[in-house]
Amino acid sequence: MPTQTRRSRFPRVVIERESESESDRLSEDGLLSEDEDGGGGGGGGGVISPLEAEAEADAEAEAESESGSAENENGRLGRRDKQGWSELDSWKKKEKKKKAPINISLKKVCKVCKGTGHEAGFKGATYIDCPKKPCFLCKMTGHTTMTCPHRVATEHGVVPARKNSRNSLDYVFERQLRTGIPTIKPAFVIPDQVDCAIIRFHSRRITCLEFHPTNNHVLLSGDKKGQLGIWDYAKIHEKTVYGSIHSCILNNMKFNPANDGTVYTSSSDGTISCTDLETGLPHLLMDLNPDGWHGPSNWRMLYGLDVNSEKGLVIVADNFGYLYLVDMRSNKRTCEPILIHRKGTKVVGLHCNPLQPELFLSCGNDHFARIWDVRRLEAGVSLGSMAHGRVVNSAYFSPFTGSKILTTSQDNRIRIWDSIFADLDSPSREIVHSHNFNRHLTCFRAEWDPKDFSESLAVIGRYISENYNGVALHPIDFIDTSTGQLVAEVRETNITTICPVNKLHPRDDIMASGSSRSIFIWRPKEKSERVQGKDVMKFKMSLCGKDGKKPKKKLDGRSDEDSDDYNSEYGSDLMRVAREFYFVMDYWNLQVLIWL
DNA sequence: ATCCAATGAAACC
DNA sequence: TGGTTTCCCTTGGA
Repeated sequence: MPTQTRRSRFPRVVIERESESESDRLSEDGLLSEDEDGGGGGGGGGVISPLEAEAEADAEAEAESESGSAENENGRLGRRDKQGWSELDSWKKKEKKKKAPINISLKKVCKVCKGTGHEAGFKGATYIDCPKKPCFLCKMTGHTTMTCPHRVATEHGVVPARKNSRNSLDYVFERQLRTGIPTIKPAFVIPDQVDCAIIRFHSRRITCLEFHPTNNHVLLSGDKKGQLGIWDYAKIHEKTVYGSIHSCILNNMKFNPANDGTVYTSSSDGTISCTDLETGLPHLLMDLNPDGWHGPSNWRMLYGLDVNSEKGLVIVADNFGYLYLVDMRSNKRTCEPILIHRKGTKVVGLHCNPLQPELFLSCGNDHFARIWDVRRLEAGVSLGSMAHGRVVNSAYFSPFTGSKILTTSQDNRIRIWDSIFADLDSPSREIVHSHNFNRHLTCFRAEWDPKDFSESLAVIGRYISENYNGVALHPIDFIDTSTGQLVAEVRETNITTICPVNKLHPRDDIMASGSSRSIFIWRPKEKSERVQGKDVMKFKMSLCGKDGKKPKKKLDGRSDEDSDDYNSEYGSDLMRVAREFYFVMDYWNLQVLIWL
């Protein structure tokens, strides 16, 4: 069996190619073999336009004369009819074959360090590190990811506290506040199987996800374009995208605790909006750039956002280190902006303490996470300061007691402070985990499981890939933060892209993942409503007809009448996949649903 | 197949 | 402090 590369699967779901013409699609990659091509017909035969062909031919000719083996191309290119094209094609193929050996004779050059004698990159589905660079996982020198001590089979490294950071206050706290918390951890329920998904729901990558606080099946998603998606994943095809709320990246969102029909969003366009989910109409709370664009040094963007329901405050922070408080009722700022991180640096995350909402956490690009009291805000005077090796992507209080802190930093470490009252100088634990920064990905954020009373389970996507039976996949990791152990790595053969955004449902055993422009809903295997059998992973897809036409290829075990039903029901194409696995393509909306 | 661009932090001067 | 360059397992589209 040939090795699977990371891209060998999804591109065959041609639906995604929005601007492509049918002829391009059909001719690509042998998707249709000769015997299936009966209905193609007419002018659809040509793939490249004469103009392109000419340019290509010229380029070829040039290459030819350089390599000194040119032979009367004029005769071949003089004609512009079909036969000419096919001749040209076969001629090109021959040339390709001829040229191939030249490349093989080239010296091995590492694309990472440009050195010779070794090569970095994918060998099949396994990535080979450049030995001259620090380990891609733990950032230490002297070894590569392959031999990193933090990557022992399915476990990640954990660095225990450098010293015992617990003091007497800590124990008092344990006695008084944590009495109701079970000491024995429940068995974690891991949502590990894809239940349904929307492929290419958004037009840009997903930046954040949020479950509706009362409606169990509704998921909100924000993207890099500033759009807000609403999806009822129980009624799979009930979905909306609101496009006119923000003009660029929607960084964070939070439901209005006083009215769960509205949601607050912060964006890099410098505004906070309160959007009605029914109408999609945004209400502008704050605009930091009322005078428009005056260069990047003046343009203010809003990142961190949270809501203090007790005080009726929306707290947001910008890319210059400032915090803003907005009253939810009057929609007015309650005070002047306060500098809470190093001036000129981005504050990416804010989180209010679940028990004492006047306390909140901030984190940002100055490599710090800090605790603040909203009643006593003063620039530079925080209640606690937690240093990190790199930018801090997120900092969250634990969901029930709010006494633990979980942070994700770009130094590839997750840090846990077991008590906010203890010494914050060093974390209780550091867990080495691959969640590297990459400008093209949404930043990874480790998040608590909101249902875990023991406050130990956290979820975070993994950057680095692993070779799973010849396919490079990036699992979503479930980590027991009390031990640093990897509890589960969740993956699906057909999701070959990184899943930086993951949200666990506040009540159900469900996880939502945002990967690139798509959203996936996971459930535990035994609870999954639509899936039975183990071989779903090995499903095979086959292309069907479009625009109401009968499928070109007969569908497995399904009659043509059935497929017509599907076509009329969804007004769309159908892709039949083995067992109960279907792709439904919607050419009108250029969106696809998968359900199991 | 192969190339390109989008675009963010940090190192370097 | 500020402009410039580099980066290191991306993704999707041309």
